[in-house]
Amino acid sequence: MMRNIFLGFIRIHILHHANKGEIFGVWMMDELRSHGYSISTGTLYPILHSLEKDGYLTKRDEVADGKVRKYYRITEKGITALEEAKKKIRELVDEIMV
Amino acid sequence: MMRNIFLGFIRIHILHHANKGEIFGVWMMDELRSHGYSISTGTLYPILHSLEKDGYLTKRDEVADGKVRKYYRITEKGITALEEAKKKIRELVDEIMV
DNA sequence: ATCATGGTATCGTCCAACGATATTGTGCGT
DNA sequence: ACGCACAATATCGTTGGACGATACCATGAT
Repeated sequence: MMRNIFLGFIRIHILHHANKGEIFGVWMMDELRSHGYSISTGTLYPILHSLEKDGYLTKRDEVADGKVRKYYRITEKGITALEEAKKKIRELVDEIMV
Repeated sequence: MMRNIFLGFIRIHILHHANKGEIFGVWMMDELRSHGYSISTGTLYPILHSLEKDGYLTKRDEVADGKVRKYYRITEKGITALEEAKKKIRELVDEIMV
């Protein structure tokens, strides 16, 4: 249930961080965990894949420290979606945070 | 995708309104629609059922205006969940709304 | 050339979302 | 008293996402 609610938050976090800079899977997992969102790779990677497939993120391979990493950054479409999400959050806050 | 993000918001809305007073299906649908969330009965009712089944809401039948309505209100468990969600929203806002 | 490591990918299962359609209970008109 | 129309709730079949667990891959070190 809580998970159900937080999955949206997780996607927003991802878009937000991919907007501020490049991200990759494991880093994002740690970041999310530090915010109290426990998520497994079996959940995160499919989310990244679908975000890329749908055009919200772009991927770039890089060998860093002897490991192949897939770096993601946001696209224009992703930015639009993020803005829309923020707008909805503002509305939500205005309504329920009284 | 957007839908995926907003489903959590919808659950929060439901808990919030069920906290302020009694709600029922169709009214909740209109309320959500007025906030820009389009949702069908095939989505809403199962959500209400599962929220009740899991103890976040309680149900009460009432005949109003010749129609049988199922009124829902929040439970203690639901209030706790709502508070937790609000806390997470605050954290999210603090992080991404800069 | 083997191994450990950091990182990514996917498999099987289970549950949720969805639009569409069916079902229910009630009051009203006749 | 009967059937009909209506508001509201419920459910069906399909499709898609979440999850933990497990497998996979590329590289550098020894």
